[in-house]
Amino acid sequence: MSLSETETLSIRQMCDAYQVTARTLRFYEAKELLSPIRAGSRRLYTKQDRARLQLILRGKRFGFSLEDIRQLLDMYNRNGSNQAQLARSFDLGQDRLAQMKAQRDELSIAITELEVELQGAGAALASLRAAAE
Amino acid sequence: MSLSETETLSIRQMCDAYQVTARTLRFYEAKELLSPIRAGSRRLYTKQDRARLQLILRGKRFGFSLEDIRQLLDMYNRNGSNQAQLARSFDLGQDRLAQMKAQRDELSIAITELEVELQGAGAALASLRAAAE
DNA sequence: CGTTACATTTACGTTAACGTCAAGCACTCT
DNA sequence: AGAGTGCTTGACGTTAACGTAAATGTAACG
Repeated sequence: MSLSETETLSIRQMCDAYQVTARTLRFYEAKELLSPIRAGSRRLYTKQDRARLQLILRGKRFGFSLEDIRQLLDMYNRNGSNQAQLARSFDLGQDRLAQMKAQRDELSIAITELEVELQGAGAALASLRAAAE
Repeated sequence: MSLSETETLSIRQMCDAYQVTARTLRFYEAKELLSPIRAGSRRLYTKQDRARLQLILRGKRFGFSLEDIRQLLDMYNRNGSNQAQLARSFDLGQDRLAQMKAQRDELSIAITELEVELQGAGAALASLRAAAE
């Protein structure tokens, strides 16, 4: 049961489809990350809105702030964005990528250190327990 | 000009040495992450305090919350000579380690995805620039 | 002794990304 | 008509990790 090209979703359907709350969707709209159409007063999310939301959620997984994401969306949306804007977004991505790599490397080091630490603690525990017999 | 074993630092010296504000150091103390000795009312940071601060800052770089760090510090400080305490710290460390590995893996995935994305954007930029001649 | 330069505690302010009511339309079913 | 459900817009609450300001203390300098 996949979503058709033309089908539009209610806010609740969006919540179910993307595991976000209605508050979140309205919040993103207030922040101008989304702009669903209206049927009377109700929001209707088109295919484009769904694509944007997916990009937003992916951006969040990358650790971008919503403000960063708003700017990055211009990168995906290369319609109507001038070259300077696009270049800036590209740089933003490069910076973030470098940060992520650095963080990953530090994390790897920390993992190793913690493993060593735990090895020691584990051995200490084992000998304590052995002595307790 | 390195710091000797016995030398103790004022709060201002700590700020300069570790690039943190005095507010931060007092905040960490309030959160029981640090406990400098006093000379009258003034704080004096010993070598141990400096070691703890380094661990705190490293933890932060890894993206841990101060509360997480407080618990991790107890593990590095395996002074809790009683077995139950030690075992609890050990388990805590194991959990943390698992979290860190999961985080590292997610980060690796995100890095790859972002790299792909940037490759596309970079190519788009290049062709825009080529067309601009 | 006064001033300058830091130090202290206390307490309210800030930002991000939502959560959590509250009050009120608009339908639909009965 | 009444009840129920879902949606709407406010608007205040929350958490983390400090920032910032006010009022006060204290040590050294000249």
